Amino acid sequence: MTAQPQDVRQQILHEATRLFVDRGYHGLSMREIAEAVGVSKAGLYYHFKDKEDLFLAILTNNLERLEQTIQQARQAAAVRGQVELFVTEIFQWAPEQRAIIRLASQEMDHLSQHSVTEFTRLYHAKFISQIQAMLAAGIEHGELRAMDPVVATWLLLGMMYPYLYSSHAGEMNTSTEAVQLMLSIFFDGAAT
Amino acid sequence: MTAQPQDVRQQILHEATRLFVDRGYHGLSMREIAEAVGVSKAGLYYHFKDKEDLFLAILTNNLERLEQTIQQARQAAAVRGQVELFVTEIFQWAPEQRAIIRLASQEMDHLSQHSVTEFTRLYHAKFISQIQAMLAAGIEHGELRAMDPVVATWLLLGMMYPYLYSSHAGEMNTSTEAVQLMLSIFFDGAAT
DNA sequence: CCTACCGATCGGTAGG
DNA sequence: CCTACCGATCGGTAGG
Repeated sequence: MTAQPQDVRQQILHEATRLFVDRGYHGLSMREIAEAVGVSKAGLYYHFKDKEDLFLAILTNNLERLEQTIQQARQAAAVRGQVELFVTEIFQWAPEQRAIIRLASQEMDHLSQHSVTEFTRLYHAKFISQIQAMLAAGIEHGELRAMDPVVATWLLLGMMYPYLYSSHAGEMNTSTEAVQLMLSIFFDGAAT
Repeated sequence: MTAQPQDVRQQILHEATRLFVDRGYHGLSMREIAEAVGVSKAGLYYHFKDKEDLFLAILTNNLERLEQTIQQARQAAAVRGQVELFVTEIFQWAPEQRAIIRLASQEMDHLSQHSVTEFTRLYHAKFISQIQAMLAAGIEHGELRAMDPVVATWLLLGMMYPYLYSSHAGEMNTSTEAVQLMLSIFFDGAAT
């Protein structure tokens, strides 16, 4: 049985995701990706124009999954239910999938000017502005206090950040308790 | 007037800090640091054993400043005042100084096993466990609800994370309003 | 601290 | 002409 082209491309994306998450953009060579997949380095360049193209394909794949997750979450009635659905779903992703969310913002500066501009635009349209809209609607409906939805979005996403390191996956629990504490602090606060 | 050795070492630390923050550990070469400082590449190796030694010197410098900031903040009476002092002070640091806090956790995996173990130990002793103790005391005194202080610490630090990117410094305000919203969400919640 | 280099490895590409 | 690669090597640069 011969391996089909799509299998190889998917296999490259799968292995490279894991490796980029662990080592960062510049910490990983095309050579190492090729060895991990079991193809030649030239084989990678058949499927992807260059290293940046491969990296962006990983980010874009993740961004589309992220968008779908937000769309599903927004079907909940109240904003608290929407955020809870969103966070719960993200925390159920495999650690290396979750970590791509961090990787995107973390390694953005290491790409070419054009890629940064283009991806940042997509990233805001499909992800950041969706969260902002969720929170803004909550403010408008009186479910949340009057506040800057842009700042509130960064604070909410920031709370998820420590859980977006796959190397921390062992020492931190992303169990229901951690998610619930995050939600109860964001909505109700830590004070008595 | 000849440049003194200590000036050069300080100049290297200053320039390298800015460059590491912008480009990450593997995104920056010793050659580039040397050019930015105006010394030869070999000159860097006079002051620092290797690239990792230079990088760790930057992190360690920052860690000591961070410890002092926490010590000062803990002089406030209530835990809310302590956290407010701490966050306010950090947000007054120069963007590239603030960003080292992120750099430490972000690039930790790219160092040698021994360095990671040693620095992680220091990082927890001087920083993470201090914040944990602050929050644990707040829980014990009834100022904060009963909760896991370890998770609470990561959530608090996470809220600061989006403001630890020096490249975001332009698009985000670290003004009093942002700090106040962060504190009011952490202590009182975003809900009405 | 410099000039002059090294073994190896980098991202990327040639012809077949 | 196509696809899915390979072995070998390019010009430059990495840390030391």
